[in-house]
Amino acid sequence: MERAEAGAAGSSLGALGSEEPGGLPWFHDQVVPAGSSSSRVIVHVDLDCFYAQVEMISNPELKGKPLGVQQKYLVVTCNYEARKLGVKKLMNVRDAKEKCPQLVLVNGEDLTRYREMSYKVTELLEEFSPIVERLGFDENFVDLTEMVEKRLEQLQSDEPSALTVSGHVYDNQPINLHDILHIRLLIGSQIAAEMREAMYNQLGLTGCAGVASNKLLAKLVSGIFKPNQQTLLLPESSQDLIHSLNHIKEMPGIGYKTTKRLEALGISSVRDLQTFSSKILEKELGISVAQRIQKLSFGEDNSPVTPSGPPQSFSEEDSFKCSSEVEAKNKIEELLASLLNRVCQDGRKPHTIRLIIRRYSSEKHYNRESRQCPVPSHIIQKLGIGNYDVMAPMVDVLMKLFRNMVNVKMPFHLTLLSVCFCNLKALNTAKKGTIDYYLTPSLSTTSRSGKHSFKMKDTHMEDF
DNA sequence: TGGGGTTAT
DNA sequence: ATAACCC
Repeated sequence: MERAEAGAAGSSLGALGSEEPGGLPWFHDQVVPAGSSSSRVIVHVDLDCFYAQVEMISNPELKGKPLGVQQKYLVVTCNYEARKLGVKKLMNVRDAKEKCPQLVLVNGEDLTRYREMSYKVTELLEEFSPIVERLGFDENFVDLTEMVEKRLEQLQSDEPSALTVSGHVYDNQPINLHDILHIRLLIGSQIAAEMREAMYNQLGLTGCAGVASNKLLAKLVSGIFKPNQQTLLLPESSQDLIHSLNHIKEMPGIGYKTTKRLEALGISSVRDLQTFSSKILEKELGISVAQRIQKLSFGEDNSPVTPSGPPQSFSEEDSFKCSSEVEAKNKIEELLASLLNRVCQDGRKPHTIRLIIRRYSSEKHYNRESRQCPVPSHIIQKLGIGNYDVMAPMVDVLMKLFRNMVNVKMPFHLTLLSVCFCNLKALNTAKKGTIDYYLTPSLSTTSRSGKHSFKMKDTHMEDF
């Protein structure tokens, strides 16, 4: 679909700067094809080795030295000095020290400062356009389509320097100033440069950006020139970009499991996936996944940039060995104390609490179990300021969830505990008799009778 | 592999 | 509640 649009839109009109009687630039009468949710301008912003950058801002003496950020026995990320010396992301601390004895390590298990800086970046980007989607702590997508349109309308045709691309163009492809899609992406590259400037001037952070017509392509192209540079993808190069991937596992949206299933079907390259029978793929993976990933293989991605807004959940986890109920309780108290501070600062109230464990087992790649229940309403009320009154009852609730998952009368061995607050709701101003009251599931009686049946799957602590 | 996040089923 | 995806 997007390929068709690209082909249909490339028109050749008069020379740049030729004006119509009204004095408007030539492209002012160019319209995006009818019925179009089409031809967007998307930027993907990707901070350089984010945790390491935050650490170097916290302690400037670290600048210029090879720096790694450590969580448990892993170097989860490192600055470019360290990368030059052979340190890789998620490298074992021993291997990293062996490769690079001068490596300076800082502990990065407490994500507080990273999280705070991450939201500062998102908020800065939201000043450009409110349509910002977070991906992890260090990446954001922004839909620039509207902003680009506004700049095009205000563009005067006698501004010769106004139409200069900022940063790299993928494959060095020439820009056609008579192609409205090229012009729009070019304006997007200028906005991307302004974003990166603002991030550096206001927050001291560097990063990459990719500008393209959808999220997939913007993300792929942002990584082409790597630290602190940006790249624009023209529609004519999209096939080259996706075929530059060496394996389908490099395609965002195709994860570990899907890669294994595709490999079992003999699919390993992007072209394998493009040319594979759609019918068979749908039968193997289900229609939803099959259609989505096969479109991805053509560089097509119609998923919108979905504004992230405030977080949907808060969680704190720690990997450690745990084989007794007392150890578990101590860790749960620790995790909960941090969470209560965070939830207090957020202002909203969590209506659901969840406990997650990982059991020791020689392998089994992903094994986590969880139990959740509603936060008792008397505790919700107290959340916000008198925070330590809520500690004890919350720990009680969590320990009941714990014993529901783990038979404490039998030996057990856990390797992780995590506590999560979710189902966050704005302060409850709903009053009895108002519309709000009946639309608030926790208040309205109908919510307990089946319409919100998912709630019935929660473990109700009152039942114990 | 850590310490987080999201959406879909 | 789990499974998949992302960093």
